[in-house]
Amino acid sequence: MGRPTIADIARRVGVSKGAVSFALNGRPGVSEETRARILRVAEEMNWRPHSAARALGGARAEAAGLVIARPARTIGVEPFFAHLLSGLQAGLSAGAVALHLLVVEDTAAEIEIYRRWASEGRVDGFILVDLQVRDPRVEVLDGLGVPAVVLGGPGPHGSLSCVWADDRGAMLSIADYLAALGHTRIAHVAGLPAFRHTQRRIRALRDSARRLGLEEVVSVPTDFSDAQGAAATRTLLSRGRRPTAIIYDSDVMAVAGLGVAAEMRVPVPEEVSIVAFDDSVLARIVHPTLTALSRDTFALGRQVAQTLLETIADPAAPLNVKTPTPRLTVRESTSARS
Amino acid sequence: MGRPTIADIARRVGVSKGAVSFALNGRPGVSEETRARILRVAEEMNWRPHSAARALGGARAEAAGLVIARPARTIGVEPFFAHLLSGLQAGLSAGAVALHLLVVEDTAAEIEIYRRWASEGRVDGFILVDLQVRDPRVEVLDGLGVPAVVLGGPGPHGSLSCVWADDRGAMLSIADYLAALGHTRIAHVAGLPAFRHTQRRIRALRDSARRLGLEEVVSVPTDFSDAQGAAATRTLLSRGRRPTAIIYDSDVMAVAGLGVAAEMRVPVPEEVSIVAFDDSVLARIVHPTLTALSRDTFALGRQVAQTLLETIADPAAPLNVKTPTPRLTVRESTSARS
DNA sequence: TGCAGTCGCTAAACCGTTCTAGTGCCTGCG
DNA sequence: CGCAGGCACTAGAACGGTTTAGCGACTGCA
Repeated sequence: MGRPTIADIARRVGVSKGAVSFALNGRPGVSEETRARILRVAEEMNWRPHSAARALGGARAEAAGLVIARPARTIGVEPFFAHLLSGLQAGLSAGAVALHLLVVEDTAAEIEIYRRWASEGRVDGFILVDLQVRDPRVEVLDGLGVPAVVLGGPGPHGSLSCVWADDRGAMLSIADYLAALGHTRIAHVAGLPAFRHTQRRIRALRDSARRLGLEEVVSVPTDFSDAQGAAATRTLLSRGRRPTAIIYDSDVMAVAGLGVAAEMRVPVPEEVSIVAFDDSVLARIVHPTLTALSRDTFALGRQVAQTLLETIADPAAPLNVKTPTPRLTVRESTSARS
Repeated sequence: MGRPTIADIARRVGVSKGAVSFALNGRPGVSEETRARILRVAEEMNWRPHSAARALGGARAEAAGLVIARPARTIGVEPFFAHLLSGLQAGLSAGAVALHLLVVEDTAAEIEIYRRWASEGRVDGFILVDLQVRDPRVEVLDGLGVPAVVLGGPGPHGSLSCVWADDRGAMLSIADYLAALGHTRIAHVAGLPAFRHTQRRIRALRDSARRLGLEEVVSVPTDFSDAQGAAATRTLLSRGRRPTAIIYDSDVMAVAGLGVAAEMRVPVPEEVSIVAFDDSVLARIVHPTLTALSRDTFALGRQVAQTLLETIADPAAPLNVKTPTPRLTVRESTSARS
């Protein structure tokens, strides 16, 4: 005989399937004595619920869906993403919810997967990352009526919950700090311009320039890769009046930039200060160590997971959670302008 | 009305549920004309299969299970793991199979999840990583009779498939290279001694010492963290007769070691050569760039995924796949002994 | 005593699909 | 003509749970 079913238990205890179901799910309808007997037999037969059978009846899938439209290869490169994943795991584990993960080619495929998983009852909710300017996915998920959490800027995003960090405030604090050190020519090696947070950071820096009376600020878009980060740095440092400080939108790019500075014999931080918009082991293990914006990406992931669990529990009330504004961790790569 | 079911389609077309099922699954039993009619209506009603209902009938879950027993926080730190995950995704995507991922506290919890997911029909197979010396998980999965692929050393592992890299050969090649450069005192900052691959590497280095007549080799176990990598390096470089070359079991530790060398004013590679047992962006973006063993972890993950898909397709024939022995990519952190 | 309400349980429907055992019709062959 | 066999399809039973309607026995209250 294969795995035991509730029918087997029912037969053995001498009650009906219904009674067994009630007993195992801790709901009223059976006496405490019978319940105990059923539980003992279930334990004895090593019974476990069959998730598919449960799902058929409309129960939870006990899984959250995460679909990412990026080349699979880049995921490993980006510490941000790996940390986020860790945090998500930590948060979901608390509710014994698994993560159903799939990497696809493009947004169209991503949307198709949303439709499929939602209609198949494979997941209880979705996590949406890499929010773009005018993102079609928000509308689709909204229409699907499935719980979802958007990781991105301040809402509203239809009826979806969202978790966001104050990118703008963070960028302003970096600008303040650099200005206080006497820097007036600040460059910004930004990420993908299609992403909303990239736009917010660029705008915040531009606003700071006006507010602080900086001589020059410039944002260079990249694709977040170390290669483009290095290339952008090379261009910036080759200028006649080179910037005295560079802000990188990721730690990988910052480290790549550090490498370029060394290669071009531009001492850090004496000639150019470097700030990373993201902190990880990377920033701590290079020399000089990097001044970085310590977003706790792990905590962010955990928060997203938690928000999703809450949204699943009460889909009628979407949440809007702002995470603590990240703080600048000053290390060796920044100094007063000489 | 909720989502359309095959019963709805059947009613609309005027045939039985069985006929619809045959038509949608491309199997004989309906005329081409009827099949076309059914497909058209299904398309029109935007029908999608309900995975739970399918699974109930014993069909595939179209998902692979990966359970990891590590603190969730460490996963983001280890580029190896992130790359592996990318590769797995790439391989599984080819079969439109999702990855069901869960991070747990310890091996006991991990085994519990194997039992649960297997009996719930939640996944079609498992991927087993971090193989340990006398690993209890192999026996459990074997007993469960569920398809699984072990990522680890050469088998046999019961009736499970396995994919493995030639760690021994790789370590031998590193030793050969360093010996050819004139190094005779070689240190090895190893990983967790409980892992099989750690043991294999330690043994291979010791064997090399005998074979090549090296003066001294020493392996220092760590937990793979940058902190312990740095600490081990500090100890090694503080010795009276310090090693002239250090091999690190991961790139994170190698970079941490590089930092320690800089901090202690031990020039790399002039005074000490550094080799990382793993290659990633990290090795390329630090200064000096790191000589590293280029395991293509992404390809490894893809291979594991592919092997799992094959094992699921034919569970009776476990596979034993050896991946190409990794090659040493020589960069700036190694030189002839001065 | 009569009636309503609760308790503890049973029987059966239901979820959406797959699979099996027919059933009627047509065809080909001896 | 009689019959085997294939085709196209139907009816209905699984699959393993959840859920609902209902039923008899008991209790409480008027």
